[in-house]
Amino acid sequence: MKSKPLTRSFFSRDPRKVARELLGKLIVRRQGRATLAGRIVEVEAYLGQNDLAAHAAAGRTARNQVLFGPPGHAYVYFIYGMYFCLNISCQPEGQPGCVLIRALEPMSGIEQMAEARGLDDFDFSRLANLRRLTSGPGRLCEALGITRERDNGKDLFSTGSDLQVLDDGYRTARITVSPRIGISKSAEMPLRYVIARNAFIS
DNA sequence: TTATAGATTGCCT
DNA sequence: GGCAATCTATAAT
Repeated sequence: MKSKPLTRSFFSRDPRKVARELLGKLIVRRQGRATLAGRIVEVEAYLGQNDLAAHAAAGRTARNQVLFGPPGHAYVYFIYGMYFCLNISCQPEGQPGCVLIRALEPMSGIEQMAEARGLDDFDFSRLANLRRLTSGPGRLCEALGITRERDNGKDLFSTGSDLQVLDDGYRTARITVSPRIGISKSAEMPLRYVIARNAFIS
């Protein structure tokens, strides 16, 4: 099956539904001549006012305005003084919500990803080394060159966007749901979705 | 104006 | 398993 973009209406829904269905889709980054791509294997849903871990919980601010905008836009924020995290906005305009992309299985552009991660001396036929490229929200942003300056607010559906989500027909056999990682508020909510037993989960 | 926690990672013991 | 690195949004003064 030929890869095709998702529709904007795919993202104009409850983040929990979007998160579950994003598993197995491809994140594609166009980087000059190179095309970097990875399959989504781990995501988390972030909701609105009832989700205290969500950036949107305290209402609209300068930082989180993308979450309140139209669906299908990149929300990129800076965390711990050194990493970026990639989210995709969900819900119709005016309603907050997003899905955090937490881990990818590298599909193409391994060399470029390795260079961006500063790991270009490794043997990537070894799974443990391949995992270091995109297994984690900070890692995958570094591998794909995703930054707040370059990508925050970007419309993934604008023509010729250098950041896209494609469906290549892959179907996940089984999905595991669990609490989200690294948060303290609303920590018990089961909003983390992974492809069961996938080797690239963070 | 100052303080602090944070949707992480990598290196140390 | 523990913790430092390093910046900033937001809370507290």
